Amino acid sequence: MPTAFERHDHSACSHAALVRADELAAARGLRLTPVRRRVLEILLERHRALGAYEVLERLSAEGLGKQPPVAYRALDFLVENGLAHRVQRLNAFAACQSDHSDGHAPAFLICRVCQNVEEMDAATLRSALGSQADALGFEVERLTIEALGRCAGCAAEE
Amino acid sequence: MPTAFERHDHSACSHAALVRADELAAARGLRLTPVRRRVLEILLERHRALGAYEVLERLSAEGLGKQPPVAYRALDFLVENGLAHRVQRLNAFAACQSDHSDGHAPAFLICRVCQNVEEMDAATLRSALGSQADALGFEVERLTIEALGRCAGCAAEE
DNA sequence: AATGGGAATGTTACATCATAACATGCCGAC
DNA sequence: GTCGGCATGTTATGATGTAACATTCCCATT
Repeated sequence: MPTAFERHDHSACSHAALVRADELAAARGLRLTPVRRRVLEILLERHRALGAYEVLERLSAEGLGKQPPVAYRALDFLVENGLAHRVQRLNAFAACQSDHSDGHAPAFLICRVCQNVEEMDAATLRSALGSQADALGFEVERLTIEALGRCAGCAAEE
Repeated sequence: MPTAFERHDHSACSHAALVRADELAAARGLRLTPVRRRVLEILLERHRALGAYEVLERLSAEGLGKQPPVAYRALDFLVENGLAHRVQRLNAFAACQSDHSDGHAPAFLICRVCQNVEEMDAATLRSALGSQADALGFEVERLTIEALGRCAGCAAEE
């Protein structure tokens, strides 16, 4: 799979993610309603993270809802079900682009130039941090790992 | 040094951090003005992270400023100079409690019960993530690692 | 087909977090 | 003593996020 930073056939990413979403919904009996599905599609259009209000603008333009809770509820649904992630550093949301079947614990690479966000597997990091925390008696429930920097393409251009 | 989660003589933490701050200011010619120093003291009172507006309330009560920019400016100053950290997950700020002399890259352990925040060394994690990112051509500039969970003390009580 | 219950959505109103922009004051270098 | 740079004061607004309650939709049961 190409990274978010490379030129690639993005419709393939997007399509694959939607298929996974439909499968997940079927498997777990989730209701992937029109608003929720549309929000996922919007997030999938690019590898950028979108703010809730950016998503809302899009929804609003399409007559799917005008108030913040509409966007936040759909986004929360997607995040809870692993179909999207919240990027803390940006107060924004990105579609999940990994093809995990189980729960996964990604680290995010955020390019400060092109703003694309890449998901990287962080299983190793997670377990390393977990044991370090263990030693202090701390039980990790949720882990956020976000790197801000510059991707190869943007570095080449500068 | 005790962790943030243990009972300890906190005045020692606080005092040590202030001494380090004064030394740093002297060494780098920084201006640790009354507002800035007071904000640092306020953050140092506990191991909790404080929101900018919580800090502002305190400042305001002491006649040191009533408007948000006062708090944000002081906090930004402290963060830029490594005397405090921003905790993304909480939109809040915590005094730096490590005795680093150089720049350091901490990971944060945030107890969702008592809300204390502990700084853990993340040099190893950072370099592991760095090489994983390198392989993708990504150059990491800033890294955020935050674990939300439960500390030993709070786990024992529940 | 009626109906009742749970989930999703619509809507209002507000809470919380953050910054732009410009005015004023402080202080040391010259 | 005045000029320049930094810190602070102040106004106003922008950006992000949520509580609370009304309404609608859908489907399982009757």
